[in-house]
Order: sequence, then C-alpha cells, then structure tokens
Amino acid sequence: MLGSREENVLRLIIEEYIKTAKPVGSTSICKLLDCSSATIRNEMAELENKGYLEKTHISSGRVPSEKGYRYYVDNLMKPKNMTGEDMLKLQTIFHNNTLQLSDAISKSLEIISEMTNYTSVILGSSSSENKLKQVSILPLEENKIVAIVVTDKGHVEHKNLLINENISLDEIKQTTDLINKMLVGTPIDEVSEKLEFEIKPIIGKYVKQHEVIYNAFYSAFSEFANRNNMHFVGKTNILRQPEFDNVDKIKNIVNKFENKDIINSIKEDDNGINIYIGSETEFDEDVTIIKTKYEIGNENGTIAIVGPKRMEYDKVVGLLEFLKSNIEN
Amino acid sequence: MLGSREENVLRLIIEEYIKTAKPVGSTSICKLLDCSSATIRNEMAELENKGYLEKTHISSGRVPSEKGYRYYVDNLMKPKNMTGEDMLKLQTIFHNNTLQLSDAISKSLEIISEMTNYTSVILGSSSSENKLKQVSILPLEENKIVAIVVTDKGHVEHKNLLINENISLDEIKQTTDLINKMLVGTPIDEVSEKLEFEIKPIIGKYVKQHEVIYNAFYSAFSEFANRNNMHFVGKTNILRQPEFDNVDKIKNIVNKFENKDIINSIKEDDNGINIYIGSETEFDEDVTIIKTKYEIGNENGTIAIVGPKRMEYDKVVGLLEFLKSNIEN
DNA sequence: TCTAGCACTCACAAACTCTGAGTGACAAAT
DNA sequence: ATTTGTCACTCAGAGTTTGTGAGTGCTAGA
Repeated sequence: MLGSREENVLRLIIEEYIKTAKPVGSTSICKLLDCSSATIRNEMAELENKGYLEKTHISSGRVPSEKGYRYYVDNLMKPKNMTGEDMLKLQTIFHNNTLQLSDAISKSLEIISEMTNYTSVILGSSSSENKLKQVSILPLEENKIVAIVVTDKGHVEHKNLLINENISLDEIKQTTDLINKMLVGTPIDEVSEKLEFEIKPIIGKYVKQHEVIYNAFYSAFSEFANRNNMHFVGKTNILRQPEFDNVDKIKNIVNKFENKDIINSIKEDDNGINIYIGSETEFDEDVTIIKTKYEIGNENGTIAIVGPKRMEYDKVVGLLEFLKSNIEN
Repeated sequence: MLGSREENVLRLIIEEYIKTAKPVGSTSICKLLDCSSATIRNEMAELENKGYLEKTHISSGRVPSEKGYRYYVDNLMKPKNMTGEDMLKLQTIFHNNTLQLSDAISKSLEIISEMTNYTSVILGSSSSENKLKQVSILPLEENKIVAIVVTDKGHVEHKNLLINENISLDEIKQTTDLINKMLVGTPIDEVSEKLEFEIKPIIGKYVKQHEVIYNAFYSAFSEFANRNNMHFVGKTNILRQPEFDNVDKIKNIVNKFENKDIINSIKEDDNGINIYIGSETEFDEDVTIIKTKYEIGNENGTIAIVGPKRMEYDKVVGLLEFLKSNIEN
C-alpha cells in the first residue's frame, strides 16, 4: 500500500511524535534518513494527500492522523520487549503464591500504570457469566437482616434489609431455601425474572407478607445484575499527558471516567490484543485504548490501558502480551 | 467584636462574592446600604486591617479572607430554609418505604449535589465500630473457596481463595467454627491481632497446613479493617466552580479525591453541623467542607459537602440540617 | 462623621511586532 | 526521473505596548 521509504517516513514521524508530542518537521526526519529535507517534504506531502498525516496549520510540521496510527499499528509496529528489570518486577508478583489472582492482576497493573503513565482498567466477568451459587440470610438485630448472594465465580453481594416485625424468620428461611433449591445455577441477570415467575407464585401461597420479602430479594438481585465489576488503576495518570492541557478536556475525561462510559469501549471483541484509536474507541476522540481478555479456568476478565492517541503502542502491546501470558499460567 | 455596620458590610461583601466569584468593589455595596462609596471604602479598609478582607492587588475590590468567612458563619449567617419544591423532592425519598436507609441517603445526596453543584461524600461507620458477626466459607469448584465475613452492622466482605489440594474442607470448617466461637463480637480492627494470638496457637495443634489457612483469613481480615466505606457523589461537580480554572488546581483536587485524602478531614468531631474553611480542612486550601454525623439506632455515618470556600453556606447548612433530621426519623 | 472629588494603580484585553520553524515550488544537479 | 539547494512565504507563539475601566486612598469641605 505504501512505498518502503514512505513507510519509513511515516514510522519515523509517528515515533518522533510519540516522543515529543510536537508536530514533526522535515529536517528532524532527514537527519535520520540520510537524504535532504526537501525530499522528505515531498514524501510528507504525499502521505498527507493519502490521509496518513495532518498539519495543525499551513506551515506547521506534520502530526499523524488516525489513519496514520492505524497503518502504523497494523503494518509497521513491532511489540517491544520489556527490559529485564521491568519483566522481573511483574514476574515476582506472579511467582508470589500467597497472592490471589485478582490481587496479582491489580498489583501488576499498578506497576504498569506507573511504568507507562497511562490509566489501566480491569473489568471482571459480566453478571451474565456469573451463576447463582447460594443465597443466605443472617439476622442482625431487632428487625434487621442482611441478605448475601454468592455466585459460582466467587462474587459476593449483600443487601441490608429492615423487615416488618410480623414477618417471621422462618418465613424468610423458607423463601431462601426455595430460591436455593430452584434458582441455583441460574445466570445472575436472569434471576430477577425467574424470581418473579417461579418463586413469587409459590411463596405467595404460604408466606404471609410475601410481597415484602419478594421485593427485598428482587431489589438485591437487580442491583447485583447491574453492578459491573470495574476497577481503575492510576485514574489520574492520563491527566499528566501533555495533550490534556486545557481545563475542558480534563473535565471531560474525568467526567467520562466517573460515569464509567468506558465500559462500552471494552466490552466486546476477540481474544487477542485489540487497539482502538481515537474515534474508534467510541469513548473519547483523544485517547487510544489497548485491551485484551484473559481467561483462566472458567474465570475471565478484560484489562485495558487508556492513554493518549500518541501512546507508546509498541511498549504497551509488549506489556500486555507479557501480562496476559503470565496471567494465564 | 465588629460594629453593626461593619458586620453589614462584611456580610454583604461575602454574599456578593459568593454570587459572583469576583472581587467586590465599594460601589456595589453602597447601592445596597444607602451611603456613599467613600464611606464603604473606609469600612472596607478597616475590615481589611482587622483581617476579615483581602485584596487581590492594590487597587482591586475585596475578597473575604478565611477569618472573614469564619466570622460570617459564626455570627452573621442564618441557615436558609429550603424551597418547598426542594423539600418535597427529599421528603418523597424518605417516605418511600421500599428504600433502605443507605439507598435513601445516597439518593438524597445525589439530589443535593445536583441542587448545589458541590460534591458530597458519605462515610460509613468505621471498622472499629463494626464487630464480627459471622465468618463463613463456601466451596466453589476444584480448590476454590470464598470466605465471607459479616459484621453486626451488616457489612460484608469476601475474599476468594485458592487452597492447596491437601487441605480438607473439614479443616477449614474447624477453623471457621473456632473463629465464630471465639471471636464473634470482637471489633473488626482487633480481629487480626486476636487471630494471631488466640486462634493460631490452637489450630496449629490439630490442623495440618494451618499456616495456609491462617494466612488466608489474616489477609481477608486485614483488608476488611483497612477498607473504608467511603462513597462520593458528584465527584466532578466541584470542578465546575470557577475557582478551578487552571489545570494544576484541577489535577491536584482530582488526585486528592482519588487518594481519598479527604477521609482525614471528616473523621472526627462533634454531632452538630461542622464547617471547615480552607486551611481548616487540612485537605485543600481552596475548599470548604461542611459535614455532619447521623446516628440512627446503632448505625451511624458521616455526610459531607465539599465546595469552594465561596460556598453557599446558608443553603448547605439548611440542607444538611433538613437531611439529618429526615435521616434520624 | 460623612461625602465629593481627584490622583493614582493595576489587571485585563486588544493590538502590534518579532522570530523561528516550518512549508511549497522550482530550477539545477545527479 | 529523482533528488537537492534555494528562496519567498506563512503562521503560531512569545513578548511588548497601549488603552480602558474598575477600583483604591487621601484630603478638604459639608
């Protein structure tokens, strides 16, 4: 698609821009490529014509376009191997047997966030993949009880409830027994529905005040189903990037993180390492998201790195590959 | 301490500044006070001498100092009654019997954050006030188990554990039984210690692999004790205030929220409505925090509103008073 | 004790200037 | 047919200048 010198120029411009965050001029490239600046200018003009580069104003240097980045990650970039030192840091985490997997992932993403100055996101398995394992209740005091829901993947949610004095604990016990008998194994996001059509009619017959109990469990479950198991590391790292230099952009991105809008950008996709650049993210024009799923036994999740479009693609991809293989072993 | 006209001038300046966020000049005050601007200037000079006002530069209008705000909230401000409409919004939440208390508080703070454009914080009871109610374990699959810890106030924490194949479930059961027998009622932040000195010696005798089990529970508990039950509403609201107009200030405050530094500012103090202005907060020079504890039955917590020093004190205090009385009934 | 008037100050915005890094174009050199 | 050197041109950004208006303090007279 592109000539080999064109590719070289594109690659060098992108790599230079990633380092400096400033538009790249022809002279800085011609030093690296052993030809004159005029030659480079011709190449650059051509690359701009084809849509791989952009100018910020008529006499400025060039900046990669999204199409340029895309070409770079698809054709020019090679994942960079980590330094031995960095590798060691991550490996010691995974060789530490006292750590649980989820803690090890958090810890390693903390390190990665620090190494890269980008923000990481961990997204656990969605509620549809979790199945009900057990419901239990525990009376606390007076008319307070706590309802506890556990899934087969070890997620736990609870809901504190005030119950009416004239509901006996026995009745509640009967209800939980029934739920345990009939609904264990049901995917969490289907539980609410089954609760309504399978459990409610039954308890309606022999439990006084069944409405109250039913409502309590119903709200506990629906809250569970909506909960997403998302967790940020180094949320403010990305603000250190020079592209976030004005108040509005910062407010904008902070807001989007707060609202967890990012969840849409990292939900679906294949099993490899996926790169979304700028508008491809459907999250924010100014960021790139690199993500990958991991799967170990029947447990899975997604980890994502959020940085500027001018992200160090080779480094991050290298890191994620390494991390993924570590997790899965 | 201050003459009555001085007080009037101070009050008007503060109220004007709260509205406009711009230094207040003498003319805008003299219109309200039916005397000439020169007179006001004299009063202002005097108030500045005494430390209640400040200038941003030699010929600028005046801005309240922390001492000025302090005098205002202590002597001049009257809590403002809410509008009927706002009151209604909050009351319907508390009259909705299907909502649990904690949900009602969250919901009402959402409304308050929206009404005021400030950030709210909810801090639940600290771990030292929570006592162990029950420990339980649930085997999931293969060698995975989940340990669940419940406190008397209905907090629940869990920890997923991978156990060594040669630990039998029986042994784990014995351990949890022992913990339940000996440690129920112990404040959460003392459990780790007791676990070490009272439980460990016993299980050491008759449980093989007791180290592993002990470590698992130890880490579960210590994580629990450190967890603080803090929850922000409208975290980015405060960024809309005009005082947060430069990148560094925003990064700074976002960072502080992220690190939950605020917890130190809202931990202790009496039962009323407490106001901390600027450096009094020990959180951030540029903010005011207004907080209050609530207590209902043996459940308690703290709610706080974080805004600029130029916060609408009368409105927020009015709101919090109203909210507190609603919660406690 | 208050007020009117005046000289003075200074932040802020708009207008202007300078400079350097960059471009495109084109003719000469390879 | 490319590549190169050269030159006129462009423009963002930084620095400087200027004008304006909102503010002050001070003083003398009501």
